[in-house]
Amino acid sequence: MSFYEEVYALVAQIPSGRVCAYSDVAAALGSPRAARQVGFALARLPRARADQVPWHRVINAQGRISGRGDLVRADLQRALLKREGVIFDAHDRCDLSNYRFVDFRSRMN
DNA sequence: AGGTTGACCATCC
DNA sequence: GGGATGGCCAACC
Repeated sequence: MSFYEEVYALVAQIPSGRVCAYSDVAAALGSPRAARQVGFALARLPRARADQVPWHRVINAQGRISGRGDLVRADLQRALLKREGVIFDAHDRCDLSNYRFVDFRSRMN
């Protein structure tokens, strides 16, 4: 299983209304410093799989939606999270201490 | 095989 | 607190 596929498998575990940081996913994979690769993996997620992999629930360590790349994507991401009940403050930040999901099933066989 | 490319992060002014 | 910097590592030429 490639690194990208492992990223997708972990992100698929994040429940609605919760978020996690790129670095959290990387840590759960056993590569705590591969946060950038997690971001890149999600950027290359095939559209056909977007309904199985909740890519929008992964944000940065500051609790913000990444503004890199496509701004259209960022708007969609914000809308999807709002629909799930994730609240962003006046600085476009959400409270990670409330929403952060870390309880990944440690690994699939 | 080496250089480039990032939806990142911690650290330092 | 915000910008700059350097490190990071898998994928893709």
